[in-house]
Amino acid sequence: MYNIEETKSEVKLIGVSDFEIDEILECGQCFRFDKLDKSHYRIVAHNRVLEIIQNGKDVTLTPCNRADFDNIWLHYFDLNTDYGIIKDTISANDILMRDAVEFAAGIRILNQDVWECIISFIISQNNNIPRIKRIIRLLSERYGTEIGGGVYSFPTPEQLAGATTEDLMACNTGFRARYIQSATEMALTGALPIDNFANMSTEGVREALMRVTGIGPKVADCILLFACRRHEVFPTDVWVKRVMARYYFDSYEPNIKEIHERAHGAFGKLAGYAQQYLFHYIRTTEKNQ
DNA sequence: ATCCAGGATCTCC
DNA sequence: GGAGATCATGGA
Repeated sequence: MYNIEETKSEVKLIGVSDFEIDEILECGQCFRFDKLDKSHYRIVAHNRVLEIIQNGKDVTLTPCNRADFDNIWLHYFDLNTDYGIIKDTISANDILMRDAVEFAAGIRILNQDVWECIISFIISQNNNIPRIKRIIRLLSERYGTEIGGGVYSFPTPEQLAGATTEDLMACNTGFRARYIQSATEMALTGALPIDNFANMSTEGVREALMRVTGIGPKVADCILLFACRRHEVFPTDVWVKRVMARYYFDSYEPNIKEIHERAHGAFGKLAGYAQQYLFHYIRTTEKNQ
């Protein structure tokens, strides 16, 4: 466990383990961050701007007071979870997972805002990460609230409600504009009961999410994993499909159902963590070929 | 230039 | 109900 040091405007975590800020942010689970320097990022999340600087096992959060750390960032970075045990469990008797976990041993699954995650992963479909980041920043600048230094919070459903299809297209959302409108309308009418997700079963939340036009099984699973703490779900995109087919299915193409059965058989309640190590491993090692 | 991007929907049969 | 085309946009 780490120690905490507080100053007027900073919180320092001394001796953090299983934590590499570059890997946490660049592994494809979130989109509102900017790299300022080596292991030095600016994050926008939960209506706050945070700079985070990592030096070995020491991590500085600024500006940050103890209350914000305890109430927000502790949970955002999932610091109460022991990733050493998770990595040992999922990589036992599994050569591929051992490689994936070793490749990026500092990944953590963030606990992101549900609404922002819904819109972000609607935007993510058939898109690339630099463009996803730009679209989300544009939406925030045009419809969010300034929270300091020219940085804008992610817009609430109420703030997005006034945006027409043309307005959203002007933020480069493309064919996803009407999907964003669908989610916004359902959030405002209560058809998408975000505030009640915590009391609902994983299947119940998935079904509710998939009633939104533009949310299918993969986007729903990303929201469940990255914002609803449902760490057993296994979002399966083209990369995960590829790596699972190659290593766990000998010479034939499995369908999504077979992949999920295999993942839950091998990783159980930890399937979501396994998915993130696998996704980052295959995508980064293969894309640069 | 053509393909591809953390997919989902629509349109056929 | 399942395969195939289509969807905006820009980076590679």
